[in-house]
Amino acid sequence: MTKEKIFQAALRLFARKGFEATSIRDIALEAEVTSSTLYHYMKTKEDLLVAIMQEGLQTLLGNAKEVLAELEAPEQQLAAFVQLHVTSHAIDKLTALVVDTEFRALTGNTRVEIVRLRSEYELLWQRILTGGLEGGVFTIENTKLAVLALLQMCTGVAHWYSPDGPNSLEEISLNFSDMALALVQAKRNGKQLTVSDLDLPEPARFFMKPWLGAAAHEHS
Amino acid sequence: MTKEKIFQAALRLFARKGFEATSIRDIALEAEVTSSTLYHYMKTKEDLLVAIMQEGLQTLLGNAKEVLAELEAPEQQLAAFVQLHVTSHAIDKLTALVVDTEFRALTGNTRVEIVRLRSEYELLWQRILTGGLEGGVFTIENTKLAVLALLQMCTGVAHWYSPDGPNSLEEISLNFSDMALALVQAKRNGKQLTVSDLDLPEPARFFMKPWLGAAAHEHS
DNA sequence: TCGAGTCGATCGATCGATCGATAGGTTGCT
DNA sequence: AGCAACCTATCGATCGATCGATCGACTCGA
Repeated sequence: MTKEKIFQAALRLFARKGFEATSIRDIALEAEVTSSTLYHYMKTKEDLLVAIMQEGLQTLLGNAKEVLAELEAPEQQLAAFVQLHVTSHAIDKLTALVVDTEFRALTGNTRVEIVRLRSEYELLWQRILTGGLEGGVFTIENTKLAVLALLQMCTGVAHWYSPDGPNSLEEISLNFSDMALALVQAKRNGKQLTVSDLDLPEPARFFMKPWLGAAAHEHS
Repeated sequence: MTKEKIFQAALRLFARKGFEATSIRDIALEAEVTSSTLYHYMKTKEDLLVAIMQEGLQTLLGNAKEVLAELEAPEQQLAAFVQLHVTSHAIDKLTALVVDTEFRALTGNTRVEIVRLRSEYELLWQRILTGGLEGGVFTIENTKLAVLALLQMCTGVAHWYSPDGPNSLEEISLNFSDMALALVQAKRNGKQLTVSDLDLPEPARFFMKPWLGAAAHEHS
């Protein structure tokens, strides 16, 4: 379908060159249509960006909420959140990059809407850390700063992950979970917890719904 | 001086709107000169970007090397690196943002040069972690992944830090050092180390050389 | 008098967006 | 069945605006 082709083309180009550096004609060429045809499916170039970002954030948020519904222990929730975030950002690298780097290009109400989605997601992390802190499982001086640190560290995966790299996604995902548990000093009986102590349902990204760019990943 | 005014204007606009979204005329307007005058001081728009990125990375790299020359213990080096990186990225937020987000806009040889600087900096972190691992002070499964995680987590500060925020730069810097030490599970006599155990020379950012945007920070 | 600094005017290229035209498919009326 | 009306998808041509960059001319202190 033409519409999907246009969205995928825009996604690739926005991720590779950035929103501002990508012209309408670039997208049209990549999607194999004329630039006029684009305007049959969208109103403005920014609409394409908004659609990509909303799709990405809403999927992530939805999956995150499912994780919270399935797991109760804060250390389990944290590990699963890290795995979800890391896995999403690796599998759907393109969407993740656009969401994380092209926020600037948004204007008006959509900007507000995207901020709202991101804040809602951050709040879930905040609650996990607060839960672990109150339960005495985590040791954190400042939950707000810890959330920012954890999110940033997991988000970064989208910038360097490659399926051809030295580490498999499985390894990276587990490794990042362990680093996150270490960062918040997750302990049980005075002993540092690792992800293998948590017997998470196999594997945590079981929860992941299909995801805009995931399809592109399979087909490429 | 006009040249400095132009660079500061470009820095502000690149950081706020991004390189591609910033026009020559935008910079000229912000610097209070005509667009023709810009070309008396530079050859292309990209030259401005390159100058900003080189200045930023070289300063950071220079300061990092001084830290390594002054401190020997890996746990001290790590804490000082985190403080240096966090403090730089907070004080000179604009340069840090440009360095971290506008790499895409570079072309040709300059791109290679910037990659080289960044790799050199990453290598210093890598060596610190390897040192701490061999000394039995750190517990890390994968140093490469840990470096990426730590760097990303510290770099993120530039995206949200504000001098008017709830946490002082001092607090943030110390807090991030502690989180980094926790992430690598830095221990002495089986006890988790915090930055206050390390008696670092007061304060670690003493090592910081003046820095392009730092001047702008003072004057604003 | 000469070079550094600045300007207004302007270049060709490209930008995001719109236009009217057209081909093909579907619907609805007779 | 036949035909008119409408709809969707696409196109080439083109709009005014803006892009990065260049040019020659002017100013003014050394």
